[in-house]
Amino acid sequence: MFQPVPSKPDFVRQEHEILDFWKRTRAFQKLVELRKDGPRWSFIDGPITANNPMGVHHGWGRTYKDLYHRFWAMKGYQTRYQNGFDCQGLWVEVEVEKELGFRSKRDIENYGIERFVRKCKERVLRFAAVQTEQSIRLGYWMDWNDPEFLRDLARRIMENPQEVITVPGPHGPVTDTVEQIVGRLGLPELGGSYFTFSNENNYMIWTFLKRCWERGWLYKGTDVMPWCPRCATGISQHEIVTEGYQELTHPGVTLRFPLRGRPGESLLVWTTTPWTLTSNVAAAVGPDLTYVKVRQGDEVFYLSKGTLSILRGPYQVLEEMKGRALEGWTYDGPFDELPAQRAAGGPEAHRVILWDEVGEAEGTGIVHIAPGCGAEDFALGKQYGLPAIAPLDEEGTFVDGFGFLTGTSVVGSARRILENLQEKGLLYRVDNYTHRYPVCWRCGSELVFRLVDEWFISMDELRYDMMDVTRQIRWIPEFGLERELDWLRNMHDWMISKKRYWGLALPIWECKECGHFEVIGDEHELRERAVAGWDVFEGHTPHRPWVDAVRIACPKCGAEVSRIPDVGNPWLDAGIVSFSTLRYRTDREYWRQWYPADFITESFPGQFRNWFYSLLAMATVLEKSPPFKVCFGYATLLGEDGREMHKSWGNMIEFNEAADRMGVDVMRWLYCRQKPEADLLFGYGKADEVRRQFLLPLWNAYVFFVTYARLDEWMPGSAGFNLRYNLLDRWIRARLHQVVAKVTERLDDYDAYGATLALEPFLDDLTNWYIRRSRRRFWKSEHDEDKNTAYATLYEVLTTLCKVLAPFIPFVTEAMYQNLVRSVAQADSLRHEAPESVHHTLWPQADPAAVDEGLLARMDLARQIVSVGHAARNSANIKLRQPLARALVYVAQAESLRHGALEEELWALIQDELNVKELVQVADAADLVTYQVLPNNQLLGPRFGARFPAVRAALAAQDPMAVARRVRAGLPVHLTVAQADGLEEVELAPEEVLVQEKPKEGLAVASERGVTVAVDVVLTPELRAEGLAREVVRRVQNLRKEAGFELDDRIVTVYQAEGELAQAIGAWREYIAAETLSVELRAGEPEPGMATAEERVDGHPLRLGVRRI
RNA sequence: GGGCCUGUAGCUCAGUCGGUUAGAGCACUCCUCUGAUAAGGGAGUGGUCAGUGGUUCGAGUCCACUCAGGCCCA
Repeated sequence: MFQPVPSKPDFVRQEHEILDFWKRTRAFQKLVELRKDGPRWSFIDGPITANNPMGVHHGWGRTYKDLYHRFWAMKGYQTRYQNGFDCQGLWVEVEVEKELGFRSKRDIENYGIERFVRKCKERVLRFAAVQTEQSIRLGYWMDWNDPEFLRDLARRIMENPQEVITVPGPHGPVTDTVEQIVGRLGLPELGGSYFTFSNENNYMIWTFLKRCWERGWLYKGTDVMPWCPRCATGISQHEIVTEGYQELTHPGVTLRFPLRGRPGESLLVWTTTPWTLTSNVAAAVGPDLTYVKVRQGDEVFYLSKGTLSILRGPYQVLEEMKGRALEGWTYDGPFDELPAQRAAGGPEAHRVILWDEVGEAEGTGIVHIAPGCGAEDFALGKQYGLPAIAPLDEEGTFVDGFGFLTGTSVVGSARRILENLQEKGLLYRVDNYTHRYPVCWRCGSELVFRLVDEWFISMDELRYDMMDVTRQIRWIPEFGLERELDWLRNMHDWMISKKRYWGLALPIWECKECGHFEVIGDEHELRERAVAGWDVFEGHTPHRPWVDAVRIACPKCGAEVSRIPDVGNPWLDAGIVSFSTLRYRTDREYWRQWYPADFITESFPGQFRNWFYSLLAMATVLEKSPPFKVCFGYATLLGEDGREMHKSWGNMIEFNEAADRMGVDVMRWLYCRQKPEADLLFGYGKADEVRRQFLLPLWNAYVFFVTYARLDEWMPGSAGFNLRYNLLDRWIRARLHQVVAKVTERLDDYDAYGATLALEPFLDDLTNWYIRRSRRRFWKSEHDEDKNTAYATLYEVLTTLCKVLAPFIPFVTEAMYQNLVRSVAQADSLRHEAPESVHHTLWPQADPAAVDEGLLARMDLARQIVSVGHAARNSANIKLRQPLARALVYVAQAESLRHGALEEELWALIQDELNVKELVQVADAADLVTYQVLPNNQLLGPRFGARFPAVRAALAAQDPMAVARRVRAGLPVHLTVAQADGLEEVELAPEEVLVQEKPKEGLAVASERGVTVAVDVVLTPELRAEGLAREVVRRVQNLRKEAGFELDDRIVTVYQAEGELAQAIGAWREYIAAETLSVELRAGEPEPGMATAEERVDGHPLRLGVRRI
């Protein structure tokens, strides 16, 4: 028999119980085993950065990932279930620096790179453990490592990385040093999540980079890069992203560049970065912009005409000229006294150059050019052969040759520079200027621009191949394709180097003697090529500092060559995973089976230029093929107030807190019911809505079923009755199979949202129509064919719904399944049909034969009639409990035709629902309604075209009643239409005219979409008595409930009432007794110990007493 | 400055192929139902479909432009 079910469930506690159940029964491992011979569905996980606990925004994506894994598994597919952790790169370094209280790279070097790198590994392992636990809590079924195992490795890697340990693996124990076990995580012999710091991941990137080098795409470039002075590293174009810009206020400095050979005359130049003035080389003007020569006091200035408002005080325009007229003029720079300026030849170079990009939106129309301090400046300097002066070292300190600035930081240098300019008399004015300025995306420091050597992959050829590959992929939503192509069209060469410590060791060995460089393709090649330092490196993972020890011989000059100290861009790490995790280097057959991924998904802001991009780049280089077939993107998770979540704004919700306050089924449904391309507003209000409108009704339907099935000891397949589906049964089964088909179709198309749009109305139909209308079938005392059919139908619906919902809300469906299916399937004969977990079951097949479209349409009409009938009753202010004599129903012809005639059973249902003694369908609603005739635009529009408005007007002028009669009788309508070119005789076919009814003014009539219902509001004494009797029943029922009686308790009821009420009770005695399970119903004083109530029924006092027998 | 997306009720959002009177949830007001329901049902209040112009017999829907917001790029 079914187990009793609490009507007020604690979903969160239940989720924890289910987690225990899954763990205890090894439910996930069993699923993998069950599907091991199935067809393959390949998923590649976009790695989550294992650097902090995961947030509720991760929950969104992980819900999709789990949903589709479960769906395909239920369809019989095997999948790889491999989660990924992103491990290397600046973001981890920054957090470790914070942990250790470091402020600069020098602190790291003093601490020791070796220990620092281990600290980074330790942090990653620690947070991988945390994220693993959180993911499990979400119900995300993956091949997870034991979090305690990861924590143990984290401890050991700090204590003694060379300790030899033995750990269990899927194919037997593995013995190695702690460092190497960590380096082998996620590989076939250890299983579990992949970690991008793994040996395989790193060496696979080496292979990729070597391929790029062989094709001549890898190069060292000198460029001016955005640079973070705190992190002391360049920031690539990929990284200056959403949070890469901030609104900042800087001094907007206007200053004089005195012109040589023109005494008293100066260019007016404007900048927001005073420190770059130290390295000024030229001044640029727009060739076609109009410039003016103005006198102010005894000075003469040049600036563009459109920026004259920058001048302070009166001025006189002396002359106008085009920018090209200024070309070649020479001037004295603001810092020509600095040795660095002189050494670089700055003073000799100072002149006016032309640049098309100069505008007048800000400044003076004359742009100060410092090729060592800005990317565009650098390009321009190259074009004009100007020297580039680089004033800053890695940490943003002025280098030698910059006088009073040397040895000081660029941060906060503006004040000293402005003072210096003031002393020299060059400063014209200073204003606050607010603009979007790039900042370091990890530490928030303002970026500067530095002239540096970095390593790049050229996009010249690659971008077009990548675009071809991109077009072969299905992007959901579709605009993803355009986004990705747009990025590919515009992106610069890919900067892959970073002057840091923790990350991919770029496999580039550059000869200091002759400048030649070699790229090493893997660990085997390195061993062969090594001429020194292999013994130092051997046994270590390919990270700094160990790999730095290895030297090779320069093939060009024979010199001993070291690796460049740079580490790699972290998107290399994530981009290689469609090769590294699929054994590309070691088991090509396996790789072929699983590549490309059928599906990937990530939040799309950002990923077009990051993970999607790097996956595409690497697959294009290595195989020139798409690494994934479908890319599903979703938007951004915001707080419920529509703003980004921030701790300081009070709208932040931690994952763990959300999980244990909302419950993760609620969270998961909330995620799935979101249109993915729209930002998700996440919060407790919305969660409560989901709980109340979806999860609770689902649970209530289940509670209802179990409650009565237990009373009746009903079991599936039991009873020995035939099934005879009544109308409601056939209807709900039609709906069920319709919905199963729809959900299957939507999930096949990776449209979880579309699936929820089908499921939510179905649940509503089930609870608010099928169950509500079927209640009496479960209540009645006979155990007959009809009752059995009702149970069987509801059982089929609930168990099927369980399966269809299982991928979305895996916990509550498991709880339901265990009770509905497992608890009654202990007999061996049923075992094979009842796997141990709902997640082991196969996806239900929709039965097209069950989907009776006609019935669905007729039920819609019936429900509409009910709805209109309710509205009619409502307008007369008559309670539904009060029976009425009759209702008149009129259904317009068009509606009847569309739906078909309603069967007797349906009319009975409507009659019962409206609580009327008689239901009369009227053929002519003339007494109920007035008519309105309208042209059928869809037919007449195309027929008459531009002549249509006149036809419409002519029709409107007719007597609606007369037209309606003709149309109703199937006769054409003749019109005389006044067109611009004279009168036109027109004949309209009946179907070309639409007849609508509107209820006549007055009480108790309502009308909607062709359906009109009128109710007879005259109350006879008999009807009144029946209404009162029903009131009494309800009061007794309430009393039973308050007294805590069981559903099937028999009772004794006594009452005290007078007059009309007493008569009504007398007249309806048997009815009241039967409804309330009263074996005795009599007038009298309540006995001592009875539960009692004092009521007023329609103004009459009523005293009740009840007791169990 | 360029690309992509969005703009519909107080809030959050649906709205199919251009076609009759633009819908839902939340919130608010009133009513109602209830032995599955901490629920449910009905009614009411609430709309310049961002704006302008165009195409069309007909535009929330298609086109152009403008405005506002978001994302991406410069």
